[in-house]
Amino acid sequence: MIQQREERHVLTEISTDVVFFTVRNERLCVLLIQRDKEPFANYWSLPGGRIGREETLDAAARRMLAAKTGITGVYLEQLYTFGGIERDPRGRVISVAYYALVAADRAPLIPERPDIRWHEVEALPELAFDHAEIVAMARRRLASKLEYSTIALQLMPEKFTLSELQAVYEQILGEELDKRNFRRRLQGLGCLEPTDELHRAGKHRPARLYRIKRPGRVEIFK
Amino acid sequence: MIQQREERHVLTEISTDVVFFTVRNERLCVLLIQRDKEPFANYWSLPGGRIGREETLDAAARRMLAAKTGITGVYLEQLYTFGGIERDPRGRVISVAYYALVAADRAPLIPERPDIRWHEVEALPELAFDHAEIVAMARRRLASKLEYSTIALQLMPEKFTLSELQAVYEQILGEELDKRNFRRRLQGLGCLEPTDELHRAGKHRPARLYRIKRPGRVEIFK
DNA sequence: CCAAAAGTGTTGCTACTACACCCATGG
DNA sequence: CCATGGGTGTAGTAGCAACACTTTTGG
Repeated sequence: MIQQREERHVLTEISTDVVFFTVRNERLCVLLIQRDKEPFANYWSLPGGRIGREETLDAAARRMLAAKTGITGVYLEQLYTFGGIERDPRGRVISVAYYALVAADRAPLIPERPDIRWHEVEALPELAFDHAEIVAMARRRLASKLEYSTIALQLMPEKFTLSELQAVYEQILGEELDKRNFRRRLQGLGCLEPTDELHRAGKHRPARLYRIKRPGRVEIFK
Repeated sequence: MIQQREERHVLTEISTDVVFFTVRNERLCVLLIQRDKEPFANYWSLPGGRIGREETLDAAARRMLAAKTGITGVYLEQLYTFGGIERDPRGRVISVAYYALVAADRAPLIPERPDIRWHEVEALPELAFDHAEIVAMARRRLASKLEYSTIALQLMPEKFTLSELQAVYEQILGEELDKRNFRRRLQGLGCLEPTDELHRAGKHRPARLYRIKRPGRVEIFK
């Protein structure tokens, strides 16, 4: 059985791959896993694998994340299904791709697993299979969702400053934003709640910390 | 082999289902096929079927349409992949759903096939499997794409009046639009070209016919 | 007192909404 | 000449972009 999966297989297989985003020190990052087997040995790849016989697609995607990182309960959304005939040299594999978001404070490096790492999306290594294409599509989707939803809040820790949030937006959009316009817009959405805490971070005025009013909820507008 | 597919199968199968839209006499319609076998015998269903071993997903979806209607070269886009565990009572079937658009003048009824018919989306019969859910999602996607793309032009014949186009928008959005605002917006997109022909349709002023400047091209804006 | 980031308002422009009348034709 | 749908402009508004200075703190 194992033998058969290493060989070129005859049936069409179905798997899932997940683009797992976080923001680490103000950089958008993706979780990658270094392969230790052919094909693409030593290449980095997305977490993924076969979908179980009695498992929904979402559940499979979550299982991939939990298996590699232990992280659960994240925001997860189906991205696209990739069905290129030659995307896996072992045979036909159709992959239902997802993307997921997790707050930086829940996304530690795992020191004992140097083969599982967060990589800055601006400096990705060469990826296995068609995973570069999958990451590119996930980035576009995420960027376009910023415009009409509160999805970016899923990348924030429990408490954060507006400047930190702005940095996340800028990182995803790849452009700088005007501070006053940004703050007006975000505060106007009614999704943020100021706490009475301040964040002191250096020799300058401390920043107010905000909290998400309805954590876990992504609001769509317009 | 055929026997095996009629029985409850063990492996996960992968198929595609296509929501094929057109507009017939000012109503948004979907192509449905009446099943003649269990499960869901006599229910209406979407055109669909298994994906070939050496066939891309898009190609499979196009093949389904061509097989049932002979129509080719239509606008086609992947919608979502449905993987509910119990969506097919025969066993696990994951379906990559697509939607497609065709102009009314290319979408005739096939009189000798009463089991293949265009149905108004506002008056659908009960559908097999989870096909009602798939149609609902396709409608939402189509409606939201109207706002920021020229996708609706894919439903128009070669030449059409602005009033006909407006009727298509209203049908998809499910609301009435202001004539002057609509015309200003559409003409401002630069995708339409007035012809020098007029359409005479009754005892009133004839309407100018327009043509799509770049047929087959769907422009995204904003 | 200096450096550094936090915080705050106004103005112009653009894009959308709402709205009513004349035009060309067929019968 | 009447009924029918085709065709046109304007005024108000709301939301977005551009833009610079004051505040608070740590060193």
